[in-house]
Amino acid sequence: MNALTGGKLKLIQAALRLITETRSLTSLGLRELAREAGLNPNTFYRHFKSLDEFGLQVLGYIAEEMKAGVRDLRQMADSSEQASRDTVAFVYHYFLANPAATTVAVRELHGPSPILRRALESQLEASAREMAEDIIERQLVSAVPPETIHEISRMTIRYILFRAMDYIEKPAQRETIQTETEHFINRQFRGAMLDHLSQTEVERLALKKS
Amino acid sequence: MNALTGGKLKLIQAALRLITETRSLTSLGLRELAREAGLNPNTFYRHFKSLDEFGLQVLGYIAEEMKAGVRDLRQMADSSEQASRDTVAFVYHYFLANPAATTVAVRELHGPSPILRRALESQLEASAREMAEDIIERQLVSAVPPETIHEISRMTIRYILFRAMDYIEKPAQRETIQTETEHFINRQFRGAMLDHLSQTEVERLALKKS
DNA sequence: TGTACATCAGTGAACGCGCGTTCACTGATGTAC
DNA sequence: TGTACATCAGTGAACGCGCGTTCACTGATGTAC
Repeated sequence: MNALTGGKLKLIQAALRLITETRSLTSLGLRELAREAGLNPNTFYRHFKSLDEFGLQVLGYIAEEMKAGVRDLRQMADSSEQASRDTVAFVYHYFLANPAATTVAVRELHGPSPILRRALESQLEASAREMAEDIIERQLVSAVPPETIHEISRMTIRYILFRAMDYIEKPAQRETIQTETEHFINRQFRGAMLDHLSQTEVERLALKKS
Repeated sequence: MNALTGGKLKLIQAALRLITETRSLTSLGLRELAREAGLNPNTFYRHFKSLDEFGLQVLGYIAEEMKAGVRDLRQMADSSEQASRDTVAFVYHYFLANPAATTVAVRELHGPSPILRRALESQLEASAREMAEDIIERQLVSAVPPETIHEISRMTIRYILFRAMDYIEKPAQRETIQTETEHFINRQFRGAMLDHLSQTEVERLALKKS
């Protein structure tokens, strides 16, 4: 699947290794990468024209990794009924298994390089679209219009990505993060079901049933 | 209010100037700062022991700026009835007026320096607590338990901070961002009002009223 | 099947440059008596 | 009010170091005929 030859792959993997420990993609140096990869600094130029191009390739590499993850997720989701709970658990486990990729994504999404930012944004957008279409197809929240489902999906993807950082770094909080994420998603969709009601109408409903 | 003397202030302001244009706090160099501030590189050591300490001081400077903003916000909110809409507009305008501070906050919250990360986290936590207590005091959503209000406030603060970056950078999207933020907040609270209901009960409500 | 040539990953030495840091010094402001 | 001393922001020169980049070279693999 990854048609990457020796040295190139070595450099990309070196980057992922270095990033996990308090670094960001943009801050990595050419010599540093070569050192970590066990190669001559020069070899870098055999594979990449510049550090910017390198960054994009790393992102591409991560994107492929993530796509595989999403594919697995789809398979699993089909065989399950209580979609949201299981999906959340699965996604966080996936991020936990790919800490470097997760860190890169979070850091560079608002990082200093506009090129990397754009690239990541469009990838998140794609994931959100996939999520939304999946929800629509399976009619999980039929009372909410498609455009709103897309909007909520976008929010959710971002929310999960950022929480994933804490999930990785703070094992003690993992359960809490999972629960809060479920709350987040449920409340968004439930709230959206009531979009057409006025504030007072909603309050009446809430009180009547409590 | 800011008891900062000449050179020190100059260096901090130089940092804010440099950061806005595709840089992050952690990536700034000592000589670069001195150059931008119009000072000898050496002068840096008269005010800061290290670049790490400098970063913390910049954060402190920003924190003071933000506190003043929150104070203004409180004053305004008291004189207004339709809290959420006006508050959102005000907050984004505030971020727009302080782009450098906003950028620093967003970049370093998930950035490479653990020290800065902790500092920012606890400041966001404080803001969220303030927001939650304000909502509770003014009984804006009395049907939702306090702990849930705190949880939603934390989510909202983070959501707004990240969207603020887009708000600053993409003028064409400002209206959309404001609207989506209002949706976000309303849906969270409305959804939370239905926390105690089952999925089927909620669906029944939504259909009945549509 | 053998020969000639091109391509390509990788090497090692050398370059100029900007970096963080140290040193000894200046000149202004504050403080003690 | 004047004098002596301490404190403090700021300067300029110099250091060693790691950086990105360039050059000429090697040796293995692929390709043409």
